[in-house]
Amino acid sequence: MARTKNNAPELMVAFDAGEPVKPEKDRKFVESLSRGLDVLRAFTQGSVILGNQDIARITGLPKPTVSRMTYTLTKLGYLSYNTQLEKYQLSSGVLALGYAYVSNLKVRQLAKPYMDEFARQTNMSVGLTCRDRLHMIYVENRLPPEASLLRMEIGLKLPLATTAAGRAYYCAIGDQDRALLDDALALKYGEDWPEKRQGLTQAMEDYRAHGFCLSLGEWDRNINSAGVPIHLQDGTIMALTCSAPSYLVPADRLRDTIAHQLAMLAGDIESLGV
Amino acid sequence: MARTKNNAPELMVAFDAGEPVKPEKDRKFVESLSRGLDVLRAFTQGSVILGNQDIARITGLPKPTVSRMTYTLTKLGYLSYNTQLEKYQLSSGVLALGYAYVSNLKVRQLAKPYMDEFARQTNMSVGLTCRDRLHMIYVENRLPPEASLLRMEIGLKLPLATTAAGRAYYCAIGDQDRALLDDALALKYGEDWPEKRQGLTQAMEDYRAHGFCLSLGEWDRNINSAGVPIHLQDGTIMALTCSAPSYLVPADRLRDTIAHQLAMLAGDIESLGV
DNA sequence: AACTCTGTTTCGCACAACGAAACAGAACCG
DNA sequence: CGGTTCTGTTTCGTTGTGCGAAACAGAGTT
Repeated sequence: MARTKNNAPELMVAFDAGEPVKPEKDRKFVESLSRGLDVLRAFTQGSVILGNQDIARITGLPKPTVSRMTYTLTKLGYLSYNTQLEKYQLSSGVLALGYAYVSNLKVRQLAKPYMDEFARQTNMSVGLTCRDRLHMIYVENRLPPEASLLRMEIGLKLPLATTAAGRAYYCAIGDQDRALLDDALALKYGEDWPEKRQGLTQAMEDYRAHGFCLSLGEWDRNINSAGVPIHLQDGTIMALTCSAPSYLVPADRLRDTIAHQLAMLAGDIESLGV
Repeated sequence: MARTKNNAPELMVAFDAGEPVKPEKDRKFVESLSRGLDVLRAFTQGSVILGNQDIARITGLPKPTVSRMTYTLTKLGYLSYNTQLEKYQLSSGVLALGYAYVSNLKVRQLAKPYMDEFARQTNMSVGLTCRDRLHMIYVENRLPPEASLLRMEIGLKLPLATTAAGRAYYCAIGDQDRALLDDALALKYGEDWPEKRQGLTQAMEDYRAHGFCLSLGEWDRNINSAGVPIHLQDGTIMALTCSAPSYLVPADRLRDTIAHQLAMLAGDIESLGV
């Protein structure tokens, strides 16, 4: 086995701050692949059905390029064409890929029973999330027996700055990565950044002092949640969270007892060796 | 709005019979995008973690090309690099795409309560599937109250020829599409094709006579299931199925009463206007 | 009939992607 | 230790693919 200068890109810097990334001069980077995937990702930014024009506007790609990409993606089964509306939408090809990812996450399988037990004991829903660019994505979510209103499905995206999941992740990454993340978030939030940063700074303090982060009504006014990072053996950092409506789990109870239990749980899961 | 000769590829002919598709000469087809996606799909064929060499072998692409593709995909967050094993695996980027697809399927949302009710009444698990190349993929699955052993997750792939889902789909498509599908299946199964075709022929007869298809222990020895197609308004064809261990739901009860109810359910769902 | 909105197609060029071959390390091995 | 065999990376000259401005083509709209 060899690795002279390590082909794998040193750090994942592809934060999407709205506009697509423009790597300037990299012989190894395959531009048209990147563009094609940008076309697919255009469908995750809200709209479910897009014409070539829409895609061109969202991605910033020229029209003929979009035309070729949608043609190719349709032929491969990643997009489908709606002849009535004359627009495209995602097709089943992307689902196969997404499933291949989650179904092979060992941590997900192993953590599931622990998460169930925790959900049962605390009556909160327990989620496991990973980062994708500037979001946290659920890879698992277990509900308490009396199924709460919170039905977070696998794949759902949460913002990074205002949720317990995002904050736990933010606290756990290296200083260098965090600086990059700060830049990307600042770009995304513009003049709202100072406010968001305040929440993240608070999270860092919480995390250093107690080992967990909180989001008390800061993402959804009625939801309190706590989050802790989980370090996988391959270096991946995920976040374990528990959430409930604030009238069921008030802030002080979350802070004083439950969040600490969550941190213990994270430790247990890590020590399973995933 | 314009469509002179219809840019959208006439028919989705991208059946993967093992080896990647080789379109010969199509100015609109972006080869490198197709190749990059082939690299991603390599991870859905069993292995969860692959080196460049493995990918080259699976996809048939030359080594330097694979190197560039993995480099690009890693940089974009669709693959992650495991430094210990010096191999790649899928990353969270693909999950965001897959979720965008399922979460926007109206039929899924609308059918869910009906499927729950059917599961409760019949004590079978009820699935909604769509086709991806030579497989059917779950886009929704609802279990009966006393959660059976069958836990089919969204995204899971079923073979097309031996399952009730696949057969229902097979019966519902046009003759021309079916002929193409036959060719692809023949290529996939080789000398086993006559046997598989027998099952599909039987399904066609069942479907014409009764409006449903069956798979009685033909996919999993211990599982009986029935399937019916669902036609969406945009022309998409999906399949609705119900399944249970054969000792709980014997073949005759499935054939004589439940399958017919399933066909009725499919009609109800179609008439919701999805 | 002129205008606008779509999306497709053309076509010549540039340069991005290609891939054979060379290189580079690691592990193993007698 | 030199040789062998894995791995994956890099080089580099060539080619042909992907590019995109501009032209074209329909369908509504006024």
